[in-house]
Amino acid sequence: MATAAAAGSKRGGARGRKALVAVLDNEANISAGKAAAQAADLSASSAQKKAKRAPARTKAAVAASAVVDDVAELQGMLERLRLEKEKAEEMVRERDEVIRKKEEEIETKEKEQGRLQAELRKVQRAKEFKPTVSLPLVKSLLEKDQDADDKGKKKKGKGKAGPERKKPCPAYVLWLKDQWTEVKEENPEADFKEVSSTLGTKWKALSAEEKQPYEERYRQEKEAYLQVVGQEKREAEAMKLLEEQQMQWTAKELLDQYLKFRQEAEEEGDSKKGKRKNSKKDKDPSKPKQPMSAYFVYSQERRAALVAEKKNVPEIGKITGEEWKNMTEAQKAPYEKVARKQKEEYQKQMEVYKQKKIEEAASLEKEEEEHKKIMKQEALQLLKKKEKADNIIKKTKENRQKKKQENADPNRPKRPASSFLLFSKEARKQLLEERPGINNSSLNALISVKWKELSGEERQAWNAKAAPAMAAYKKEMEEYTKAQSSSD
DNA sequence: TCCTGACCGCCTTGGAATTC
DNA sequence: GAATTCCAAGGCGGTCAGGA
Repeated sequence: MATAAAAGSKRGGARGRKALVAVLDNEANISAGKAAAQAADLSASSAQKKAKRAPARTKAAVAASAVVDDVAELQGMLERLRLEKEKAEEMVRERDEVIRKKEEEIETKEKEQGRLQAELRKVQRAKEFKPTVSLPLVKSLLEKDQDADDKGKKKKGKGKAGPERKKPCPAYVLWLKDQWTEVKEENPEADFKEVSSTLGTKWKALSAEEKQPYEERYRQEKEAYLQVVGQEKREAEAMKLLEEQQMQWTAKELLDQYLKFRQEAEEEGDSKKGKRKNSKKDKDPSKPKQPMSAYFVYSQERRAALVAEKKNVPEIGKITGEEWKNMTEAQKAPYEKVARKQKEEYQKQMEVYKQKKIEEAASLEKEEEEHKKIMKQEALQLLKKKEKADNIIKKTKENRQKKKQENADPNRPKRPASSFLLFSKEARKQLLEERPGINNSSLNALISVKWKELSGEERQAWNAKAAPAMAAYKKEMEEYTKAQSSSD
């Protein structure tokens, strides 16, 4: 009885409580009934006994005495019953309290479960974050170029700069090429070492005038080469600049997307809504569908009849699977023929599809190439702008420096450290002890954070520390200005 | 609370596609 | 090349979210 009441849910608990009260009331009533019956029995027997004990007394006196005794006994009985009832009521109250506590416990647990489920949904959603931001085009192009260069290096060995970039041949090599065949024709038996040695001696013996055309050719080749390399270097620099710009944009976009995603996930988690969209892989709609197997052809044919027999999908699957297993090769043959035909058709369609894909890829590559050219152009323009801006900044700095040097006066009072600088000095010392090896920019950032975290009173204290020096500086400056104006 | 729409599971075999 | 995974068909019923 008590177990059933405690184990129930809210409704169950209430039902249990009612049942418990009813049972206890019933028990109390039974006890009261029993007591009354016992009282009646007792009163009857005692009257009989008393009648036997007092034969000398008058009948009236005996009766009166018996009634008094009965009343006293009944009162005692009633008192006991009252106490029992109170006890029973107390038990009911205790049970009620236990039930109430259990109900509260269940409610708390349900709330906690709900909260955990919402958390779980949020975490699951966070796993699904798929940014749509693609790698900056410039970067991907640079990486492709890098790959191509690496492949080129692998194929052609170390030191080769690339397929189209050939280092200029020195004058001697140019001359050597001219002379090699000649020497070889003169000495067909001579091996590589011998020919080289002969030509080396000959080269040393050549006059400056004889070497001059080769030197000139080398100079021209070298110039052209340096021009190409310089242009490539410049383009690379420009592309890097553009890449940095694009990377910044991408990072920002990515952050925006992630924040938006997080917000949506939080909202969904809170409102118990989880999207299941896009769970399937993105399929190419133009891709031909896979052909049906022989079994599928059969299954499809059988379906109509089985559906008419009111069979559901899983049942149909089981039945057709079983039937297929028991069929002979001859029985399967027509379905296999259909499947073969479908497969052939599929293969034909796939051929067309694959060809289409190849063409698309080629077209994409062409497009990419054009885009690359545009990018290069844009990058160069960007580089020009940057150089212009850098030049302006450089000149401004130089001018300022020049002016400063011109105006520099050793007698001018030096501005004292501000409250922040005083704080910074101390904080720096402390932070360096706490985090040895920390870089300066991080350190400065930390100092700034610490400064901002200071309370009004703390900041006041630092201001007070800086104040005397600042007052002195102001005074000195006033005097200095006066002196300056009088000298002018 | 009801309605609607989207999505998924059910179940099978065998071949294609992909991964290791 | 072996192992694994995915996909093809059918339609009903269940679940869930969002809106009225």
